[in-house]
Amino acid sequence: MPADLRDFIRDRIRRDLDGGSAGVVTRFPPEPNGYLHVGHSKSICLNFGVAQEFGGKTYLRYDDTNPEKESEEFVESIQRDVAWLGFDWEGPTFASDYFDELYGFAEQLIERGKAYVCSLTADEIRKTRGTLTEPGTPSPYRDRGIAENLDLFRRMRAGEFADGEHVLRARIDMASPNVNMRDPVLYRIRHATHHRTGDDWCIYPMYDFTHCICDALEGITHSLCTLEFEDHRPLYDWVLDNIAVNFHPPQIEFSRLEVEYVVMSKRLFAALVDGGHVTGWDDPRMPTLAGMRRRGYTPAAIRELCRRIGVTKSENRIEYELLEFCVRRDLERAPRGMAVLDPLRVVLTNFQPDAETLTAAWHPQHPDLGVREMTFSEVLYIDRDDFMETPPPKYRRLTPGGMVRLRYGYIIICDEVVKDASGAIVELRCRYVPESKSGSDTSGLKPKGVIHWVDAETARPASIHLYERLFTEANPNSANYLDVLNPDSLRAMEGWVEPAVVASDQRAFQFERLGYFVKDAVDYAPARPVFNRTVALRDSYKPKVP
RNA sequence: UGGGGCGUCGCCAAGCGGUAAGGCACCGGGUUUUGAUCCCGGCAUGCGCAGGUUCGAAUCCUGCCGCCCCAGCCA
Repeated sequence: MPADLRDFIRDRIRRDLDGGSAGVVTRFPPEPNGYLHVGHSKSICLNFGVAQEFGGKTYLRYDDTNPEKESEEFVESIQRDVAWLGFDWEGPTFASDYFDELYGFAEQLIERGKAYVCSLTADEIRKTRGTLTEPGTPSPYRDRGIAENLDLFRRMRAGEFADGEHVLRARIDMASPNVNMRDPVLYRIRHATHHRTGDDWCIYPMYDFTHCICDALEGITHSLCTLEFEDHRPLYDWVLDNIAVNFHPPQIEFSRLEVEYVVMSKRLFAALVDGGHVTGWDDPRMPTLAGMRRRGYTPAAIRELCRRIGVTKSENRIEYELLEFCVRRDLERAPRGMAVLDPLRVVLTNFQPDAETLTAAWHPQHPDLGVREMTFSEVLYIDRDDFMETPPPKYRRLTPGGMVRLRYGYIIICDEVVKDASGAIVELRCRYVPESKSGSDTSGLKPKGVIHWVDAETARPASIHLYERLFTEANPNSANYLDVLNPDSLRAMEGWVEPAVVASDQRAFQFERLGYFVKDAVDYAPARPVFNRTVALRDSYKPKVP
């Protein structure tokens, strides 16, 4: 029972319930015109969250009133993503399910003298709307008779007119200081095929007319939306006040979730994909839920993020570190494994002929996860940056003549550095201490460092993708995004992974000292392992830069 | 400069007239065969600014200042 959440919306709902309201019904209303992104998760967690907490229900409702931008592909991806986040919905329903009712209410508005068919062009409507400081001027069609309006509107529906010839407008106030109230368009003609209703309609209702009515029809008790719709609330209320509907939900606005180094615009997503800067909507660098899923971010981590950021009306931009904290926190319980990204050969000069099998727990704090076995033999790989010929102070890894523990294995001492003609290090010749075996160490040696390794004999080659933020700027936008693209957002390594990880049916692992990794959902195959680094480990090692 | 919102620690965010919660980040320290996890401790005489009311103000009043949103036949 996560009844510990408190914010102005939950407070309001609590008050409504105490005041005798029957229950809680919310809705998550995406337009199926793109993939869901982290920003949406705030709305999802809020809408589904409050319903769960107060014993209500939440509709997944598609706001599909603009056929030219919408498609079945997106309705499917949205359901996949909401389900992945861990929520069950009522429905799904579609605004297009209500096209008949919507049309009826539109005629009702006409009959009541509250709406009229306007035959101005889009351009003329714009020009007569006035400006932010000057009132608009009434359309010459504003006072058309009811019968004529009804006739025209029916003929609009019947397909007698071309796109743009007429629109249905609300008759409110051309001098309103709120430009949204200056006779907003309610219906426009669009001879387009709708992904669900096909060619049944050639007129489509606008958001402002549709949303409030769908909310009312579905009995939404709290219509939660983002801040930019605050100015639309008077129109939301006007529509419901002027039609014969007996339910009037309150619209309550909260601020969007923004994240540093992340763009949330579908337009920009498309530009990134089309420009070849990422591989697709589900590229692990994308802030889409599909991308984050492939990256290895977990639903619990995203829910945790939404819980921690709260719900207010202040605009905010969360630091990426908070998201990463949530991801690490959830992944901490992942089984451990070892992988080497950039191999450096280590030859054990005193190794006995037969390989030895070592046993290691899958998790140091969770013995219930069991153990796995790994071989230890004459030739090993360690990561290149775990060896330095001239180490900085406080370096706790391998150095010439130095000693280090191989995690779960033995202590080794580096006797010789082998270089090629160009002076590059190609191999380390080391000696291991037979009595230093992990768990039964009688050597008395106390090496300062512990490093990871794999057995060259049995390790599996693997592609390992390391990711960094897509942008080098905390606030990328449509104007500068190309200039601030991070050229190193993806580093593809050809490394080695211990075989038990590949054999395991688990997908997410912590490769010790490197971070959390996940088997790529698309490209991974046991014969050709591909891992994505979800997030690196927290690292408090700060070498003094020379 | 019309209308609608928002301003509490680097980033979020409690607080609703009684003398600044918490989280992330950061900085110290402890445990540790992951420089991880975990554990301890530190981190706003100050709440956009200026006045005022009050015994007492982040909370009330007045006036400023700053930021965001709105002029789609998009949502």
